Amino acid sequence: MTEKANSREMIVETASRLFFCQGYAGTGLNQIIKESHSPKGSLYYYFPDGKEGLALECIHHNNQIVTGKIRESLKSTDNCAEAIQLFISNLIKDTEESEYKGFTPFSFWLAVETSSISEALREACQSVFAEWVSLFSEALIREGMESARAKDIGMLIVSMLEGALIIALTKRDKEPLMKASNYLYLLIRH
Amino acid sequence: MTEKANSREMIVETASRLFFCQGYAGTGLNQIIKESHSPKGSLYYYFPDGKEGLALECIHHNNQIVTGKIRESLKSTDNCAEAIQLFISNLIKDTEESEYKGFTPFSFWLAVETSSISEALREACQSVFAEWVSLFSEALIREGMESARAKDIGMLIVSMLEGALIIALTKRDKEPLMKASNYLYLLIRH
DNA sequence: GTCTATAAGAAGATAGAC
DNA sequence: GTCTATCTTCTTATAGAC
Repeated sequence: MTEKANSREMIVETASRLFFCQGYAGTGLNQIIKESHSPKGSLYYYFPDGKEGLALECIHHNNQIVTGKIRESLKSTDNCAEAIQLFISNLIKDTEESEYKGFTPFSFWLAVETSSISEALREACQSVFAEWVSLFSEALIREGMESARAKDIGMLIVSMLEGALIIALTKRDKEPLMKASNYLYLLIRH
Repeated sequence: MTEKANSREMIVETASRLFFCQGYAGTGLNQIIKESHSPKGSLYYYFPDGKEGLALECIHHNNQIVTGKIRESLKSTDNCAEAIQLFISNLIKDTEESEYKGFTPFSFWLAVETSSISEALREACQSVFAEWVSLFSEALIREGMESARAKDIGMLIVSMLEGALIIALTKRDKEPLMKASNYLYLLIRH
């Protein structure tokens, strides 16, 4: 796993970092092959569909990371409100460690950007949001919340965090995420 | 006003639409001059700093529109909760009319994108968010809400709407904005 | 002030050697 | 499978005619 698929894996990891920091249009293939120390031939060998195919894989790769983090937080305690606070506190840690450069996996403004470029990318991003909402909603249902309300709150959690993250990255300040954490805690407990 | 500054005005309006739909990196100056029917010479005559200077003006221009809409909603009634519902219902109307293409002036994911490109653009975007938060907070304070809580809720309103808009544009569905509207109404009333 | 032609470089993509 | 050289197109920006 560390030796075999080195080239392909390096390309996906480097491309993911760059796409989620600089955006799809703002990231060139030349920069990806340069920073991943891979030749352009390899990129087109592994991703015959070029930039769009690579971006699809990066969106999927990023989603694996985020859903992993959400599941981990939800598993750590029976109390959903506390689990979500834990998730946000890890999100804040990631954001600070990236020095507010945008490579917090949950930061997904790329979804709107790519929606204006490619229908395939738009659909992939749509599924990602839907999965995040589901993970939160289902945890709330397991905790006994009524189904329709749980779905609403799942959507609110993702909306609130996505928006707070955008402002936090722009301000380079965790404050919007802290406030979102407090509000969501009260919303879920009541 | 309709004849004199035709060229400059057309450039700013066209560029704003394209920047906020396709992003900063995703919009070329060639596309702007083509769609605004202005020659490239005029663009560099009015904006000697090129793309960055033009984008700064577009951010400012867009902010004038958004703050105008926020103020208008807040003036229409003494009840803040109702005013915000009205603002969101207009936001939904704008979003639907743009066919979810992203040119809803409040959609501001460009803030994160440009933050990784230019410090000047990042600071401009930061001020825009701060002004939106202030407008809501100050209205809540005028209505009698305690100052610290009003500031928190102002930030929550902008975070929630920004995030809900991102998901709505990706899904091409107003549902996230509707849910945000309902919950913000309850949040502000209580 | 308005407009065109063009420079200089980077973009995505491809062909073909090894 | 890996790598390089190259094609076409598009980018930002400038020079200079009118």
